[in-house]
This record gives sequence, C-alpha cells and structure tokens, in this order.
Amino acid sequence: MPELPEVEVVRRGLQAHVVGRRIDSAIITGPRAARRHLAGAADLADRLAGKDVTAARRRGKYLWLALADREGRAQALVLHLGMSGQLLVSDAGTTTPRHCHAVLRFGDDGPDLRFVDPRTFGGLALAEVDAQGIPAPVAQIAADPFDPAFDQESVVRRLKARQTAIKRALLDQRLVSGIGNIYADEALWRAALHGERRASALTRPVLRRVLDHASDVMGEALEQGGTSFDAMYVNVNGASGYFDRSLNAYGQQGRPCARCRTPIRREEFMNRSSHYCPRCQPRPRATR
DNA sequence: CGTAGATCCTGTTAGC
DNA sequence: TGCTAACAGGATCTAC
Repeated sequence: MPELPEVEVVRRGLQAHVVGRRIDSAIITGPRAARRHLAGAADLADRLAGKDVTAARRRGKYLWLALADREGRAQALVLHLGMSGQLLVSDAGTTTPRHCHAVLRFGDDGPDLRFVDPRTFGGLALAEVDAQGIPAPVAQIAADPFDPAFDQESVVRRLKARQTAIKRALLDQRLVSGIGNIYADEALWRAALHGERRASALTRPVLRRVLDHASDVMGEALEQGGTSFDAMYVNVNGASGYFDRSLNAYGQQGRPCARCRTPIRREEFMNRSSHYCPRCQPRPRATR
C-alpha cells in the first residue's frame, strides 16, 4: 500500500518524466477519481489543458504537480494514490490498462501520464495554492518526518495531549504525515510499544523514539524502493522488495519475533490489522 | 473539539 | 475444480 516511501518513489518518477512538459489535453473517465474536484471531471479536464508542469511535490502521502498557466499563475493538480493508485508513464499507442481513470497528454511527442486505480480510493483535483505553493487540500496535512519543516518536539507535545491510542495518533495525518498501517506497525515493533498504549501516557523520550523509528523505517524502505524503480514505469509497487525482506511485524503473524522468537500476533484494531510481538510489545493494562 | 467507528471499493487469496 | 467469504486499508463522514 502506498505510504510515504512508495509515494516518494512515484514523485521522483513524475519529476523525471513529467516536470517541464506542457499538458495538451486531459481525459477524465472515472467519476470517482475526480470526486474531490467539486466542479466535476469535465471541468477538471478543461482546466488542465494548456498548463505547464513546473514541479512534482509531496507532503506525506499527498502528491501534487505544480502548474503554471500562460500568465504564470500557479495552481496544483493534487494526486492521491489511495490504496491501489498507480501513475504510469506510457506511450500513447499502448493498450489502456483496466481501471485507468485519467490520462494526461502532453504537447510534445513524449508519453502520456495515466492514473490507474482499481479500488478507487485515490483521485485527482485541481487546487489553489498558498504563498508557499501548498495546495489548499494539503494545507491541513502535517509535515512528514522528511520535511525540513518537520518539528519533532512539536509533534511530541501534541502526542502528549492525545488521549487516544499511540497507533491511532501515528496514523493521524494532521499530526504527522506519511505513516500508514505498515510503517506504524513496524515503528511500534522497533520501539517495543503496543499500539493501544495511550499516547499521552508515554514519556517524551519514548515518543521521540517511536517517531525516530517511524522515520528510520520509512527511510530504509525508500532506499530499497528507490533502487528498483523502473525508468518508464512509475509504479507504487516500486518498494515491494522491502515488504519481502525487511518487515518485522506487518504480515508476520505466526512467524517468530526477530528479537525474542515469540510468535507475532495479528489483531483487528481500527478496522484494520495490527501486528505485534506479545512479549516485546505487551498490551497495556485495561486502563483504556 | 476530541474521539471512535463505519464506510467507500475490487482484486487476490484462503478455505470448503 | 469452482465457488464463496475474508481480506487489504487511506481518508472522510457521522455520531457522541
């Protein structure tokens, strides 16, 4: 599932293959893909035509293409991959894949950009940007750990005020962005913390540690994902090698914990799976 | 406002 | 072999 490292791999692909080109036309076929663009799919396609792509940026799991019109006015095409979104750079003649909901065509002879998303949790929207170039829908998203503006002490302060489970807080994109279920479980395993521990009850050093682990695990995934990135195929699965080799908790139920050999457990939490070592990460007492 | 749970969706896989 | 049910989870909406 695309979390920060996978989305960053896609951003780099957009940087390499889309930035500096002028959009000639757009075709938006999936109504759900444009649901965040309130004026509708046809309006979105109209407004994209003729725009220059000036940058490919990211905050957490949100991607956007910075756009400039003929007068140089800035806007942004915000892209979210959801659960299953992919951005493919492919020649216009090639077969359109199943679940392709949007195509950008460019004024040059280069390849198209296609948005493919079977589960349709992702989407595109045109947005206004602020003075820093941040699109309106991204404004309430917190900095991710790789953002120069990331302020760990501020996140720790806010975590100390949260009465909710630490895992839920880590997944709240308004607190710290980029972390999804996989990396939350991995960070909690590394920090030897059960995800249902109350955030406010953890000490500041422990909170710093879990944030550091989240940053580390995503950085390591990015290193591996970045190397297997195919030049012409911008694929959210670029980091899949990481999933095969380096996970200690996520999807490891029944396998021995790498620290203590106790079998990893899987439980339902927040309508999704949580994976943890029952010995290294003991469940909190029934205080919550 | 903070918190918690339900919901959207379809390809893949496990199990009978 | 073929079918069904469970499973995957990011973001948003609603209710309390």
